[in-house]
Amino acid sequence: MTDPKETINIENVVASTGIGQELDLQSVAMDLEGADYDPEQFPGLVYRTQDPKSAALIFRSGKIVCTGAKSTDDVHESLHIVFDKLRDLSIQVEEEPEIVVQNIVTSADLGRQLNLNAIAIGLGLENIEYEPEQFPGLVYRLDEPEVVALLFGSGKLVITGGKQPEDAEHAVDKIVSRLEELGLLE
Amino acid sequence: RLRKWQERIRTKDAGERNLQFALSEIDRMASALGVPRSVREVASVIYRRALKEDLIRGRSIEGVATSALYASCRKEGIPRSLEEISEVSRVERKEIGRTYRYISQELGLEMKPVDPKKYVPRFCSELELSEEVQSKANEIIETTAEKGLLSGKSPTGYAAAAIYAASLLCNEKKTQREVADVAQVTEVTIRNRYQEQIEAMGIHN
DNA sequence: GCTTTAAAAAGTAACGT
DNA sequence: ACGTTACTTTCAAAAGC
Repeated sequence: MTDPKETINIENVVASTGIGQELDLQSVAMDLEGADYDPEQFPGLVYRTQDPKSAALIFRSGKIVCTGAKSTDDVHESLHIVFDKLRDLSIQVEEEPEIVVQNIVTSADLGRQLNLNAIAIGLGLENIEYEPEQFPGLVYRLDEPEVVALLFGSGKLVITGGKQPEDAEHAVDKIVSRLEELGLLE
Repeated sequence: RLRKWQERIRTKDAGERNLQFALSEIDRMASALGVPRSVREVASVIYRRALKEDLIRGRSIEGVATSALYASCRKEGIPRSLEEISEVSRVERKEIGRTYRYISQELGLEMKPVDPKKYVPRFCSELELSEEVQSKANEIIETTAEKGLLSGKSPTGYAAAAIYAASLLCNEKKTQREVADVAQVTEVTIRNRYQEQIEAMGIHN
């Protein structure tokens, strides 16, 4: 049988950083092609990179949030593209701004169908949220690592809230062993 | 001092008025839904607990009152869907759902997922279907749920499909539209659940 | 609490044809 | 009865209401 850990796939990485300089978003919006800026709707300017594909939110303070990257390397690459674009606009950008990964969204497959009703009882109703009338996934919050897992009847799951790729692996390990000791896997 | 005293009375009165309003709203909605008095009483207890635990801060009184009623119906074994609840509340479905999940977690209500069979008697009686159809629908739900088909599916859609299937098997056919209307789901959902259920039951028809 | 961004999971819903 | 699009849930950061 396939180790569920091998099925883990990073779907989205969110990171924040800052260029250490305040920005006039109105002028950045004018000079930066493809920039979406509507301060009435949201204070951040939206800039999308094509390769790697991502969306950056640029703020007046110079702080930047990048989402949509498929790996931590991609999120760095995307942000460097944004840094260079800003430099092209003669904006001073620190040489190597600190980039902090804030959230990693992962998907995985346990390889077996899950009886979510039994799992809800087994894990303890006070530890989970399962409202199939509102959402098909069972929400399971782990303490270590501190992540949130969404379990589905198909055996597939989503893990979010982690800051390191290893968090997802540890989470999958814990979930698998929890379900195994409850006799709810296979 | 007099000002403080007056303010205390004012807040006490306001709190009293809010509680009275919440309880009258629970009563009004419960009447509209036609649920027994026990359900209103449990809902009132849940609301008072939410009030005591200060869970209403940042939320509307109506939202918490409606969610308390939704939780109460489920606890008493006569669930109403969020769709049905929202029809008698001025709070929208999405808000009722999220408020319910919040108070349920905070108060440790430990709500079990709704058993689709709980919807069978009411839906069948609205459709004027016989006891035989009800039994058959319950059997279909029981059997297919054991085979794992229920995971992640909405209880109303699941019950609706089983009722539709049972009505066919018992020669008391109701159309997907008729069943969909009483269960407040789409025909598409009934079709999808129905196909899975009859396949799992090994029914050819 | 809200606003915006991205992404997966699976179910449900609302369109158009 | 299809197909497409879109909404539900989870997460985090940003600035400001």
